[in-house]
Amino acid sequence: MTVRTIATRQPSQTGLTLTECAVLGMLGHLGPDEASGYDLKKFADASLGYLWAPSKTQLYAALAQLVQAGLATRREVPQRHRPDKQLYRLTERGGEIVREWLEGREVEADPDRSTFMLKFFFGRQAGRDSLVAQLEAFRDLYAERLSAYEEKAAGEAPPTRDEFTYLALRYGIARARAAVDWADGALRELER
Amino acid sequence: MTVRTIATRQPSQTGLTLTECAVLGMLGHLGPDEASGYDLKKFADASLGYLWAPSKTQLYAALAQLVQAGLATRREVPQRHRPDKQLYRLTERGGEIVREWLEGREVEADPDRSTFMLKFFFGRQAGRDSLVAQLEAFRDLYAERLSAYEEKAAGEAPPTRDEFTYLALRYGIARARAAVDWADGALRELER
DNA sequence: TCATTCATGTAAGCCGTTACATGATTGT
DNA sequence: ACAATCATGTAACGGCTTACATGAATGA
Repeated sequence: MTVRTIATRQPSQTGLTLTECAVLGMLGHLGPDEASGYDLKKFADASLGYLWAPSKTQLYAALAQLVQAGLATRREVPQRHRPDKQLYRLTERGGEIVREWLEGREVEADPDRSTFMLKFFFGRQAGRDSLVAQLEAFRDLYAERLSAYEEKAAGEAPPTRDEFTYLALRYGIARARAAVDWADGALRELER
Repeated sequence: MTVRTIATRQPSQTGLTLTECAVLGMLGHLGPDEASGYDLKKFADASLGYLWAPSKTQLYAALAQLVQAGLATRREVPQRHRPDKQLYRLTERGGEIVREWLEGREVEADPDRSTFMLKFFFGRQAGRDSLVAQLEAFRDLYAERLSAYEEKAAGEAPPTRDEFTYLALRYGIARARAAVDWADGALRELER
């Protein structure tokens, strides 16, 4: 089972979905460079994946939407030994909208939804050993994630790179560490 | 904008959606007591809301589904001064399935998705002041949440209550505290 | 020879939300 | 007088996912 986070309603007053905003954000992040949907997917997976992981279907749909809204331009590039591709770039209006989104003041806390924790909540109804085993697996998963994030962070320390990007990664690290620490404590309590 | 966490695919091999499993879990949690959809919604909001918050539409649909699958029974209770209601109770098979779900070994880490963090990631493209202001709002939101959770935990400390329920709440507390601490650190770094 | 990369999409379906519908009773 | 509680649902719609479709080039 997979759990993911999705967004409903428009971020800010832009009338765009979160996916569209995120794609806009990526195009802005790349500056004046053009990118294909394929490129953007790779960028997202490599750098944003822990925060937001669009399916390609969604990405391509968002790009089409942005072009239609006049926030990005599409340029077809025929290729000989590769499939033709579409390259996208922000329009001026697109850049404005990104800033509008980023500066929108409404901050909402993300929900603390968790599939494992939902099961855990009902733990009383099941065998204690089974829950302890799952808790150990949970701990290990977050420990793995933690070290993956830390490795990533080692190569991104400012002022080398973008400080916001770096801080966002630090947030991921903070959450993963909190999960590991909590699990360690919970295991001690359950094994008493 | 709202962000929530949803589940795709079936938890374990039960063929049930996460919502259905959760409803099954609630019915089991209540033991031999019967409950109406209305009751379950109230229970969920009061005790599970931070982990999983179904809409009533969803709840009623899940209940119908469970009855059809033979995992719960429905009993109509006519009322004089209130609308009639349906009371639900787990069947034996239902109880088995809950345990099967709860003991299912596949633990997956929840994604670190976050709407605010997604914006924050792209912060370089916007005015620094705006991001700092949002970061402060983020901090305050989680500080509020943290104290709400702590208050809740004060009334739930074991051995008074269910230890799993209590530990799940402690996880919420750990996450909220991690968010506050991270935000404090990030604010210091950005204001340098 | 087989998997991966490049490159873009369509179709179907699940899960979830809000808005709408109804209507007596109880508390402020 | 007004809001909230009790109580259950239907309808419409949004956003996301996976499976399917195509097909050459490159490297192990």
